[in-house]
Amino acid sequence: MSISKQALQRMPYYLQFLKNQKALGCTTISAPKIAAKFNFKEIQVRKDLASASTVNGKPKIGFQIETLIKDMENVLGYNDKKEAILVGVGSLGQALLGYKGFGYYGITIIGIFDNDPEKVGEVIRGKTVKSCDQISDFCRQHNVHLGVITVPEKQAQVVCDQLVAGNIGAIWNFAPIYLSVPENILVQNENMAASLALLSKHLKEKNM
Amino acid sequence: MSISKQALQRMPYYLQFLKNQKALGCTTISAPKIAAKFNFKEIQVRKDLASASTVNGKPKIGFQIETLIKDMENVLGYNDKKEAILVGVGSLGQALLGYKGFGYYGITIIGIFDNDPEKVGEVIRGKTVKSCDQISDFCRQHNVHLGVITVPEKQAQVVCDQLVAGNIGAIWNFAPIYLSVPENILVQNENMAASLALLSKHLKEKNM
DNA sequence: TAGATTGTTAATCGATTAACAATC
DNA sequence: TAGATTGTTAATCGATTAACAATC
Repeated sequence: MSISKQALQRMPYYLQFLKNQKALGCTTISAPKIAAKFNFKEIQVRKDLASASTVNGKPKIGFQIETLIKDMENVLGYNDKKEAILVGVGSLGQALLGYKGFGYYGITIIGIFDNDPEKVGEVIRGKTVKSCDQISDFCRQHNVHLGVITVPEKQAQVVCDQLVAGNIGAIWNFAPIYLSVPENILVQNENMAASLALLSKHLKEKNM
Repeated sequence: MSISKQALQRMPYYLQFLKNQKALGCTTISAPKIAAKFNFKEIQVRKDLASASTVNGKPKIGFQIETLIKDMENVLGYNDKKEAILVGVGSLGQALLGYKGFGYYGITIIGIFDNDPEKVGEVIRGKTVKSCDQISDFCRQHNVHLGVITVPEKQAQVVCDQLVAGNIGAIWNFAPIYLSVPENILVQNENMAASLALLSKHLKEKNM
């Protein structure tokens, strides 16, 4: 069954809860229980679970937590090993490098790059910073398909082009700018301005 | 006119482009031009502009860039001064503190907090780190309505509760966890797991 | 059996897109 | 005038929600 974009984005929350429940010793879980936890509608969770689970739920019982966890991890791609590179080892880039989450999501950062000549050669968390010139060669050689961009706004498009030249498949963009890419490449923007827009609007509506 | 959530999230991109165009000396802009830049549908941009602009566009010409910029900044709330606190001065928190964007978005960080006794008292970018015990008092005293959470997963809910106790209006959450809050408080999740889920799916579909 | 929870089918809702007349 | 771009009205699309029979 195909899973909607929105449903997919709710999965990590479900997964986290399932793991908690499993740790507490539970073996089964029902849609209404999950819905209560997150203040979602029961029917929404029911649909989401149905779309992720490989087996049918059992009326009155729900789903086996263990199987459901595996199914969700699969849907989310955590079991596919993905190699990535990170470009821009400023404060945000370094914060991300320290983020243990990557491994859990199946992502390994196998190369780090920066434009700043002073940073090239530096060793950060066991990895040597390479010059951005080498991005596309590196990507092709190591068959990297995911690129993380944490450079400043002005450099982002250039870096993006280098990744594209390296035959990258998807880009996770933290630079506050719109990136132009060929059609078949996905750019996922970690768009702080957009998030702030929603927060702002909320505060304004509450007259805060 | 009311603006949809999705449209609101596209505004920062438009705004950025408008400023660029203005810097290049342009005085007017049309929906088709913006659409071309971002590879959006013309009609979508047209609707978005109509929903943000205080004046009607002129057929064959479009909109005055200057007025449109002001209208969008208003819609996005960049002109409302908002004071915020940031909790968790680990690597991510510090990266955010160095983010010059805040000012532009109308946000001033007026207090920083951390649970780690070793960090309390430390001065980071001119601000002294306070203990988390003081969060709710501080928020009430200074009438803070926006809280940024950059603590590890395990501490996030406790911090969140302290913010709620301090009468916060909205929370920008970078911790990879779902936060339970009263109904009238907005939690905007900077949800890396969700973003990664979309990236993963894309790579999987391309067999990468 | 009775009741909780499931899956399915249909209705609603919001956002996007299409079609087109109005106008500078 | 001719053509580009606008605003408006209607159609489509995808996601959410409602209703309900099936079942453990």
